[in-house]
Amino acid sequence: MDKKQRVVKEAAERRNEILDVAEELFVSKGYDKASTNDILERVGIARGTLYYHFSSKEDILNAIIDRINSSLISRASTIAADTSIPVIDRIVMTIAALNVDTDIGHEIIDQVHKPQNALMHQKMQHNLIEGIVPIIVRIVEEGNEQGIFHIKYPAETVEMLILYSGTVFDDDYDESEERSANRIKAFLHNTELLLGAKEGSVQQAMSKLFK
Amino acid sequence: MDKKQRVVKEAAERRNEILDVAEELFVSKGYDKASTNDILERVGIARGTLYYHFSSKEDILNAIIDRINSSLISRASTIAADTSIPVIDRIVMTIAALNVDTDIGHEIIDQVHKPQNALMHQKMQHNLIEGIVPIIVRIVEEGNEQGIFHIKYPAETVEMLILYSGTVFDDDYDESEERSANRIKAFLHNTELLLGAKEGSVQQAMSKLFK
DNA sequence: TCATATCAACCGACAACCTGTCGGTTGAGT
DNA sequence: ACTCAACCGACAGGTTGTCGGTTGATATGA
Repeated sequence: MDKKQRVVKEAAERRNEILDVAEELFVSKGYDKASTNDILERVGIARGTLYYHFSSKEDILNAIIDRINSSLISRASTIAADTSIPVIDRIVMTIAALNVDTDIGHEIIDQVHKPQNALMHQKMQHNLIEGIVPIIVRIVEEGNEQGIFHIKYPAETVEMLILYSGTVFDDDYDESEERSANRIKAFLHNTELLLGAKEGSVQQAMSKLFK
Repeated sequence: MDKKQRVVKEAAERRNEILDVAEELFVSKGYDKASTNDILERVGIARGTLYYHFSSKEDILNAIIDRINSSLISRASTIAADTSIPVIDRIVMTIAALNVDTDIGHEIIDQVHKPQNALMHQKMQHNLIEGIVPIIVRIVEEGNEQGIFHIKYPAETVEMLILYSGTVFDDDYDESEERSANRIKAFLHNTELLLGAKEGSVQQAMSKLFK
């Protein structure tokens, strides 16, 4: 009785509906385990409709990643552009924006780091690094000019930091509270070393922001 | 005429046959695209036989990764244990053993870094880091005692280095020759910073080994 | 030495999924 | 009354994992 009620919507709206549901499912069950049938059922559309809007399951995954990443990058850009914030603080804030819980999507990122969705994780990371590194490099070079950093290979170094920051803020499985805190301390310390910043300067910015 | 010749082998032998073929296929076609039927056909066994030896396709993947990783770790351990080699050289050699072409398996590692086999890549990396970090940490602490390193958070720092070394030696897609060389220079420079080693000392060890 | 029992290794049909295709339908806007 | 974007669902062809049954090397024992 409650079946086959055909509902027509604008393409953009339907696309987003599908992405919302798919994101939920990919994240909770993993990309492989979540079937297109699951998606169809939850959205309440037929097989043909799904493939009218997307060319393949992987196409859906890519669209989801684009969506999340452009949201992250746009947030990061906003922070990075605010030259009223001191350089060190700005870097900390920008990196934090990528990793720490935020209004939307923090659950997503948490979940994505699980072993199941390796493909999603890798694609996000690659895509994200490409977008974020240039933004942070610009801040770092600003710091170089101001004489508070002394860094020889900005792009490579930033890449290294971003890459590791992803690992640091994964409070994945096991891992004691103490161990996790240690990783953060080590990360901040090493960031100072790599940027050639004054000892304690990054730690200070960090604790100023999260007290 | 050349069909259904039933051949019986010892379990261990059959297992390895399957792993050899599966490794070949997973690497060349990617884990998802390579079907169990492909494996059956090439090994020349029936479906039931495959599932007699392995409980699932993913089980096969895990077995392959174990095989590769324990080979890598054993090679690394051998180098790490040779205290006649100076500390810096030993670290460079150990890390090189994980990344640079070696007798067996260099093609595998190259291929594994492709977008297709994300699962395999992630599993290998996680598994490998867990095994290799303690080995290198021990060398680093030796360096600390000898006063040639000054490092506060050995485990975390080594983890960071290993993680990035994987990226550096991926001569993945595009990427100019010059850019790639730059990444290596940056990596060596940053390694010195993080370990608190004398400037140029790591570079020197590197060029000594690969001249 | 020859029958017989056992069991590790093997077989292949089959169930229950999966993704992507395609010809056809619907109805809102012109 | 026409057009076409959005939608439908049956279907082809592929996938993984299961299961009852077979085979033959080796052990047993008469």
